Amino acid sequence: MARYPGITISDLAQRLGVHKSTVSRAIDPQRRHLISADVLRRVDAAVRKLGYRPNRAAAALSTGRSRTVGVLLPDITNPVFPPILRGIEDALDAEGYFALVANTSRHDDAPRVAVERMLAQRVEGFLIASATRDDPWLDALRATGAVVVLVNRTSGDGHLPAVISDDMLGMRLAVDHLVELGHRRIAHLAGPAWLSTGMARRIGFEQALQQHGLSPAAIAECNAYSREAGHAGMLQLLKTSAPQTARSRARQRSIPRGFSAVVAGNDLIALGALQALQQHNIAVPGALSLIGHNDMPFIDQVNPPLSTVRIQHYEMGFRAARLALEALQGLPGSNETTIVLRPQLVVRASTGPPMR
Amino acid sequence: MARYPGITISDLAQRLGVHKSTVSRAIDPQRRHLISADVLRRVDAAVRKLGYRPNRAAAALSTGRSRTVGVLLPDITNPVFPPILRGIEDALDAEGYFALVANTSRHDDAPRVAVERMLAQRVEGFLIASATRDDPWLDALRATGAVVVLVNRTSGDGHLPAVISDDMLGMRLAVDHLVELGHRRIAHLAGPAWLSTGMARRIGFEQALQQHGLSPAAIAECNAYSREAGHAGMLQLLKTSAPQTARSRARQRSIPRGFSAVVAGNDLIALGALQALQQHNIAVPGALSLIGHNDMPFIDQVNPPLSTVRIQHYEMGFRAARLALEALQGLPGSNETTIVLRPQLVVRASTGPPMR
DNA sequence: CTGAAAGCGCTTACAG
DNA sequence: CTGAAAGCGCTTACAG
Repeated sequence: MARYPGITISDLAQRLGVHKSTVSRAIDPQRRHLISADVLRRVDAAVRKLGYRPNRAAAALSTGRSRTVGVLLPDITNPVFPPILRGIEDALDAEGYFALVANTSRHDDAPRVAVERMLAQRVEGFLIASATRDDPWLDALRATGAVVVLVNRTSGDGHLPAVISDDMLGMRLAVDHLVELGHRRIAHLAGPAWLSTGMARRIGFEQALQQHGLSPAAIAECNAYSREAGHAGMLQLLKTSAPQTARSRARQRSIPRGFSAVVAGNDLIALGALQALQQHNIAVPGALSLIGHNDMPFIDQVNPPLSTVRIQHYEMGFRAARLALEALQGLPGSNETTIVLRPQLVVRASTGPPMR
Repeated sequence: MARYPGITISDLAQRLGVHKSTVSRAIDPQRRHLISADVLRRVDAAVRKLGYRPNRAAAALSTGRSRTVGVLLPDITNPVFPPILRGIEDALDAEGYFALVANTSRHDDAPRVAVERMLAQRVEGFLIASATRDDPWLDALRATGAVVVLVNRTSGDGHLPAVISDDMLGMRLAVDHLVELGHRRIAHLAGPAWLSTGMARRIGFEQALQQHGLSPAAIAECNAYSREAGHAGMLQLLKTSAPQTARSRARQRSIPRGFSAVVAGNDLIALGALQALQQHNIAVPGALSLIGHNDMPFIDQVNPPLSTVRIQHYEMGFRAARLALEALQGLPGSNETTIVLRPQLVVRASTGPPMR
């Protein structure tokens, strides 16, 4: 019934007149040394000649190790995730592992369903890029004994191993940059508060301002990391901070009064904000400076090229996968580690000195 | 030794005082109807109570079906692929399948190695988005009896099932648009000739021009679908088509003489071309019109928003996965099908009438 | 260094 | 409708 009927370890054994357990040993790099040079040679030759291909499904059953890891991410179509996934896959690949990936933004239940199916496939661990703060099922998952490592986003309590970017620092870099340019009234387009990044960046934003003796000019929370949400958020920011008289409201079209710069929770939000600003004929950075977060691919070529905070997407994925792999090998401590990566300011053309 | 020790079909059987084969049947939707309502009820209850989770690895061994499919793509970091992969995963997910994905652009041998490993994992089929024209191993793979479906790119001979965009039509749409705007001297930044898309679009470009009684003003072949290659290609185009005298060469900086519009093999190439053009102070579309291909995410927000040809990325992935699934179910004809999807012209701001 | 046996957790003819 | 048995292709103590 096997799809690739192929030849088995028993076929080899029979052909060589040895026992299949001997073949099994000869084939496993770990136990190869137990076998005589002569047998080794003959097995190798036969393997090559017959095109033997080990059946991992069978090995998985007997060892309990599937050499697969489950990866949960909201949506691979969001440009933040491809480089993360690439990092994950490169790390896994080096150890002979495969990723089983699921997009979980389909519906609320998607993560649970995906985990269920992955467990049935007997993945050895989970890499989760879609954590929300206080996800009860995350702890439940951990409780099953599964190895789980969070990427990019942490859960609220933070007692799961994770690899993230230093979001507070990221915001500090953005705010320092704007303050240095002369801005004093700075607004924030925050990411969703139920995501650790949304929360951490918002707090980071406030703290960074505080260090300069400033407080937020305005904050609007976007309900997603998306252009649409960024667009809506920017509109809201413009409305609430608009002066009251019709006359000054007219002026506001080109010169927003409440703030001279805005820090976006991420680049997608910034992109949406940019669209709103263009529709309102508010020049960036002439009338308003805008800075994003993430340095997503090709964001350097939008109009205007976006200043942003670069996070180490690929590294994040790679390190997270390494961490999971280490935990699977029982490396002590790998289950209690959180790795925080340094982001970096990238100044392009969307930030400039405020109008005086 | 099993990682998730979990409970097995035998545990359930013992607990309920029935044979494990009965439990096996009760659990399988396909064979459920063979079982008495009473036993069904008791099995269901026990399953729920004990949190039974079927072991796919075991099922895979006995049925030969792993419920996984291998996906080969050059690099998930190239923005064309996430929507394709998303389509694939959605289709697979609906049938309870997972994708094992490999990025094959690492080195020349990567595809072969990936296929080897996937075969060891006993994937049931392959979805290949990284085909090159005349890939000998593709046929070899097919010869093993594996189900293989090509996505986006075909192999040269074209006797493998595939889901692609109508590349000839895509080029026709682009050329017709430019001609309609008044362009007569149109150049092409071709994709690599060893990729079916590069070849088909180049031919499509030439044929479309021919239908208007025109011939190519210039063609430069890029050695990859990347910004870098597009940048280099554009430079080459500018150089070869530059007039000979120093004086006219100076003019050429703002008004290229050999052509008034260029059709890029894809958006990444167009993006690179745009950078080269900006460096040379050649206004788009003022001095030169530029149109891309693919309508990749966020290309609408570059400077200037790129006119392009939209291909159905997601659909392509989805249909390809469906095709593979159908072939796995032995649906006749699914192995000899090529699905060609219609692209669509998207006019934005990078194309305009030629200078007179 | 090698063999024989048991087992991993399912599925599937074959009987009844 | 249910049971008993064999088997999928490996791995791994246990002997020798």
